[in-house]
Amino acid sequence: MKGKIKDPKPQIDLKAFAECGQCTCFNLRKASRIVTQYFDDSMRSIGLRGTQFTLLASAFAYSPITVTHMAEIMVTDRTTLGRNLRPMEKSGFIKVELGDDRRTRIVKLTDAGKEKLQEAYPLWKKAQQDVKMKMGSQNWSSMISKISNLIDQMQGS
Amino acid sequence: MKGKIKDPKPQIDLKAFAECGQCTCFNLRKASRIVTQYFDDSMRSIGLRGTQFTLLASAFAYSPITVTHMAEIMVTDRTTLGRNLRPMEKSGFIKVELGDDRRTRIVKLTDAGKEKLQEAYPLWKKAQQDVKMKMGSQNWSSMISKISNLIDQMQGS
DNA sequence: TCTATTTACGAGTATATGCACCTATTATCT
DNA sequence: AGATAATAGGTGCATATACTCGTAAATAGA
Repeated sequence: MKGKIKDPKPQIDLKAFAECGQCTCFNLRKASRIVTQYFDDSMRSIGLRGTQFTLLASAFAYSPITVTHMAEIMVTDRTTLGRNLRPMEKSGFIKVELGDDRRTRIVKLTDAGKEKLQEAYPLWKKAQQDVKMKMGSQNWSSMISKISNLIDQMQGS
Repeated sequence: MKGKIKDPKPQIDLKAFAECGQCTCFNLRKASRIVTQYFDDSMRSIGLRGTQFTLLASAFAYSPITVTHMAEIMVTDRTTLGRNLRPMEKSGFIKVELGDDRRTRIVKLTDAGKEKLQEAYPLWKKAQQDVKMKMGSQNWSSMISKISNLIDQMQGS
């Protein structure tokens, strides 16, 4: 009984999806997935993920720092960062200690963490260069610059 | 006993982190997070997430389609897509049926799903325009084009 | 046709992500 | 000082993501 008069079928224009294929969220997530996989693959031999490398690198840069402050810098939810640190703590790469302000938890990169970061660095470097190469250096620079701008603008709102 | 001669402390150059701050993976994920939150916020009033809007829009575009084929198009892991479809099935927006080839599962957008998509569309559209506006149309177009190029290059490897 | 291989999928496990709600601690106000 | 507000974190819940391993069905090869 298709095509009945009373049938209130949605009238979605086919053109709508062409538009949705340009969705900023969808495309960023898609790119994130494929690039994350590439970085994960690059570091799998030493048991680190791309996100975990970032965690160690950030801890190296900012340590000692509170969880909330680090989360702000990384543009992550506080609770997400707290949980993401857990595997790194279990591996002994990061310590999370009570701060003087006893509400806070202080993130510190351990010596083992520094060594792991050093071990990972050349693998990260290669992956980073590979991606840059695949895109072309100009395109890559332009993309990164636009993405940074996007992040700034979204935070500014 | 710091500074012992035998101490093989990692010699990480401080410049290394400045480099890591440009990590393609980190920056893409950071942008994904913040943009995803914006799209999620935009659709929270109707109980959809940005990712779920994408799911419905893709199902609308490609339905009927097998899970694996849809995953390929969306550049997602097959098992991820299968699981992500579950909440949409529970909500009645999508049906997953047995295919003629009985190994396959066929994804179909239901009438309720079409209605939901139609309801979500203006909210999506606004979020999309907001982001475009924040970045500036030129910058946005350039970024999307670079990201598409990145995805193509990463898949081509 | 019977076997070996390929294909499509699901379940288990682990991490990544963020919201709502709760607790503990500090800072502020009267 | 005591009451109130603000701040830092944690837990529960739900979704997002992908790898490994296992099963069922279709296909290719002998």
